[in-house]
Amino acid sequence: MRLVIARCSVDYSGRLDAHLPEANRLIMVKADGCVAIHADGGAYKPLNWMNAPNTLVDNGDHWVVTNPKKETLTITLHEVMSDVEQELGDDPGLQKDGVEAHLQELLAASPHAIEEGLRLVRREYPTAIGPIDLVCRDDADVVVAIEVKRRGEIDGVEQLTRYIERLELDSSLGTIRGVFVAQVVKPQAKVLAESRGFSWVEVNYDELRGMKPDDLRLF
Amino acid sequence: MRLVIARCSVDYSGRLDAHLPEANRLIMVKADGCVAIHADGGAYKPLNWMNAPNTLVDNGDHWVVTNPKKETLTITLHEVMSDVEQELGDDPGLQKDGVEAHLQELLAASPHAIEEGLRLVRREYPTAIGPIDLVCRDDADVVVAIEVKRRGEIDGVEQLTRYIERLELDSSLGTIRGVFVAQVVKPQAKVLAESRGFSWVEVNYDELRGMKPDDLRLF
DNA sequence: GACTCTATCTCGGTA
DNA sequence: TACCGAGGTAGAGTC
Repeated sequence: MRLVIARCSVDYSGRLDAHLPEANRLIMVKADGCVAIHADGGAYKPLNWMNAPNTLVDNGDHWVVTNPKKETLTITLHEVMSDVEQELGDDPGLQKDGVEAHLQELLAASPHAIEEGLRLVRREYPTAIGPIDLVCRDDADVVVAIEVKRRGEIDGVEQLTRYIERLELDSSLGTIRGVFVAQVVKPQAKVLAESRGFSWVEVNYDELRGMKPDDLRLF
Repeated sequence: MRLVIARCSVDYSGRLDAHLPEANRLIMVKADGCVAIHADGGAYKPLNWMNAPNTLVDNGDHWVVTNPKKETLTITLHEVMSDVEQELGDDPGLQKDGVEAHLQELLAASPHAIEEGLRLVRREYPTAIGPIDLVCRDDADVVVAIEVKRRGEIDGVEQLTRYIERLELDSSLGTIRGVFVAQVVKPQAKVLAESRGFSWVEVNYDELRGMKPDDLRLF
């Protein structure tokens, strides 16, 4: 990783055009070639950047970074205050716990946590407008489409609505119920779900994680 | 801005839990207090971060960063290779051209680029659930609600659907047509738009920019 | 403060 | 590769 602190101005031309007037900034060049221009504030997002893969041409007082889509980032260096390079090596990467995928896995293994009597038909059930998180049947054999979210907001209810519209085009499935599942369902999402005729369920991630899968609880 | 290069491990606990095993990384602390942990690759996004406002407690071999929501970022320093501080000062900020707002402006000036015969009624037409990008009338005087996006995806079609539901509550407007406009409309968005009875149009930003406004082309 | 919407979104998965 | 959905989305603007 190369870290240059310099008074510089920057121009980006690509998906849009953007210009940074002259000021003091950090220029970060990573081992994979990606370049980021940071100010001393404004959260973690750089002011300007160019992701790898790209080619950096160093003309001394100005650098030109170009990627395969012909987007360009031009950095004009007016005064370099510092320029250091340090090898960091590979990173083992981030381990995450508690994202939607985990919630979906746990619910697929324990659909009874959503509603007594549910049996899983399929995870990621495919439709023309995207996969449905979970499709189950209840104890009356009615098809139940389930949308899983970490945080239950209005757009999740919209998603469920679209899926059920789609499923209803397939008349062989009969009546279809919709259930909206999240760790927390926001008030607006509850209202919308109910007005669309869906039920909603709040589940606890930590409890789910401690729960035995359904197939171990059948006797 | 403080730049620390160190062998470190990191834990985040908040909206989810995440752990970074021991490795060499850059720790960036900006003047506004935000902290970002960067590996030597992987675009501009840090592996882990904590935005301002927060409090950083430096216990020597480990730092604990806490924000008002009680999320915590714990950085354990195993070996510090470098630790430098540099004042950068305020940044004048980024100037952009070519974002959705510009596309909307151009289309407001040249609605015929969307459809022959369209006349603008209002830009940012207000409704209770947010402003409609463009409201026009066609040559049969039918109201046309238009949602403009740089990239046309499913969310934009949902937005247009909500707006038209709203407009239909106002019976004085008569029938309302919906048009979804973007530089590129994605396949799923086309399917959804059509199934909702909307048309979709792809427009070229550079062509639009070169186009004379409608009021100069009326004769 | 809550809500809405944009983004050079980024990133990962998948066909 | 393109498409699609999740995100600790972040960030800006409005009410």
